[in-house]
Amino acid sequence: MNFLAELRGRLRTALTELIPSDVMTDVGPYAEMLKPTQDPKFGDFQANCAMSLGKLLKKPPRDVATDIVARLKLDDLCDAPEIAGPGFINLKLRTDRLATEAVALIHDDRLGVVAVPTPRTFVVDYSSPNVAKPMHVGHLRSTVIGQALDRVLRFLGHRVYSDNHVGDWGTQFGMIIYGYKHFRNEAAYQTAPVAELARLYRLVNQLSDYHEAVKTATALDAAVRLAETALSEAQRQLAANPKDKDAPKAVKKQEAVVAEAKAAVNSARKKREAIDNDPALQTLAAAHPQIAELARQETAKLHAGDVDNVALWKAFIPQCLAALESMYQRFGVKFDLTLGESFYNPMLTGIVDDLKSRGLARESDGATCVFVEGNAAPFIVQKADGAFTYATTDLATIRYRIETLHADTALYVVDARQGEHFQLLFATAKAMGLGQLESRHVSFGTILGDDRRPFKTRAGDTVGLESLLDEAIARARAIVDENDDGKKDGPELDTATRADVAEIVGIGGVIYADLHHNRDSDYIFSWDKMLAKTGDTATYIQYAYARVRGIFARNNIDADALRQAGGTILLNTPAERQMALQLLRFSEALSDVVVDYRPNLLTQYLYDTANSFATFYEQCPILKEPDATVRNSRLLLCDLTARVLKTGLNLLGIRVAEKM
RNA sequence: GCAUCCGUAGCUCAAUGGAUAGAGCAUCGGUCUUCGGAACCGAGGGUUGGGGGUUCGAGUCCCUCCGGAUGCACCA
Repeated sequence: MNFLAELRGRLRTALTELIPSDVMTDVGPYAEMLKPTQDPKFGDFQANCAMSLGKLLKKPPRDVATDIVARLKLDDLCDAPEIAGPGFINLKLRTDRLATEAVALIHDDRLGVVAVPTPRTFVVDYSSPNVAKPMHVGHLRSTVIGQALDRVLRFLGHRVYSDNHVGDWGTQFGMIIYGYKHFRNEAAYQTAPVAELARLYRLVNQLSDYHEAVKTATALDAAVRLAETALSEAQRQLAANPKDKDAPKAVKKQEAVVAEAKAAVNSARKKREAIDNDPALQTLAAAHPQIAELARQETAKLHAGDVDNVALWKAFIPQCLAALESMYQRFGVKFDLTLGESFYNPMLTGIVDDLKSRGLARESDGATCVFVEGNAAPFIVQKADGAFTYATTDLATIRYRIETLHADTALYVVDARQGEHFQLLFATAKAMGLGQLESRHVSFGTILGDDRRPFKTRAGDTVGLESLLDEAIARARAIVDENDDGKKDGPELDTATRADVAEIVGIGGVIYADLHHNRDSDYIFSWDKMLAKTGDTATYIQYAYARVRGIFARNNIDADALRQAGGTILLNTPAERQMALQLLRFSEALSDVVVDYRPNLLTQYLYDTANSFATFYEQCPILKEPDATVRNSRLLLCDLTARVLKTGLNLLGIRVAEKM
């Protein structure tokens, strides 16, 4: 049972009785004001509606509270409600009811989580890397948050399509095709095709950047001089008018412009030097002066259906997808659909025609654009050269999700930086009659390094996801080894088990560290914090699980037999009561996650559960307990704790180990 | 210039318009000759960037200023 939902239902009934329907037709929002307390001294739940209702009904809030309490039928669930302060109604669940509900969990595979009565069809669109490039740390949050939401929605009984909207059709393919045609190392391609394709992509990119850097060198220098002139002018203004409030601001701003211009010059210089210092690259650069333009033409040819390029593309794609798949296996992620950009290609002309015929799109500077009210930037659906953009693809995707998948809600688990794009996308979709799909940008912040700049390797390169996980596992392994070697009765894990535990702890740590932050915030990446044995980490929770399982294993207690044998649960101490209550709130935690798509509410719940367990475990003897009924009750609580922790962690994509 | 997000303990972060703003780390101090130690309990630490406003009640909503991040026409 979800106590919160049940209590709100009861409150709703009472409010409907109390308030005449001509005063208020929907008491729902007031019933929602029943919430868990933040402090146990106020009980388990509190209803906060009497204060605002007092205003509305022109009665003292405490009188309203009294009226509500008189109509609330809660005898079977709660002790007598208490009215406190200005009109808070404090509720405390009956301990005997907690005990019977806890017993009900023992035989419930779903641990008290009732499937939603009206399932919706969700598309969860996440991860979405470019298939031509290896995944990097920039794909971590989308993958991790997306899969957690995916699993939680499913567990709650919704229909879910997880969809990996991969980039398999964009300009990067022109670059790869160009690279393949001119620079391919056939032997390397045969043995490790994806690595070779990635090399070709980087090479073509590097050569294009080189020519661009050479071409723009004078312009970049000029921009610096211009910015410096503007800066000295701003400084002169400041000196002349020290009282001008805006003058210091202008100086600061110009300083930023100068810094930015210099950074651009530096970055261009680095790109030139990389080639200039390498004779082999120099030769290549000289031989391919038009490389950027020619690569673009390869993309255009691919899109136009050129036989050779399409054949190459068809050869590349399965290889690229297989490489991604091995990454997803490490995370335990499975997609129902992998409908990339190329899938929607045949629908794009229709989208643009539709927009034109509805009078929504028009020409501007040669491009076909939708101008959305209140937004200065256009939503470009077709470029001047005739190519479509990701805006067009995204519109086609929405139409497909409505017409073919019959989706009710689409979640886009994508970087916050694309907020404007989604605003324009959703507004345009609505304008063209695709508003029935509830679309939601589930945005998230950036992962930062110690320096508060986006997380990079020491050399300044982006961090590959593969190596990130490898390092997490290696660090976890060192901890596992140290711990196991230090055990009082000698090591207990063999090499294979240690490797297994290291992987579970390492990857779990990475996932948990990401999910336990509010997704809106940027966060600073820290190996030490993520794998710490104490504190709010996956390891701590995984260890709580292993402790429970250890009791059963070491004493040859069979959990299944224990459940089958039944028995009662006794909640005679505060720690036991708190433990049972916490376990019974699992359902509430999962519902909370889905309200605003925030997995951190589940990490918080699991950490609290592990903490409640630590207290219970400390205060309540289990095997030493002489009374067989109490002992059995405590074992049942232990078993339930293990199941909730395991199920909860699994919903976040984190595995558990029986021994650590 | 316009837009979005952020500013909370020394540090890293939570907080669904509710009562005395919470965790973890770090610091300091306790408990335990363990059924089970990668243990547990406690303390100190805050004008929630500043100032206005709405509200019975604001870290949360609105306005404004300060400070930071990000994005803004043919890459996705």
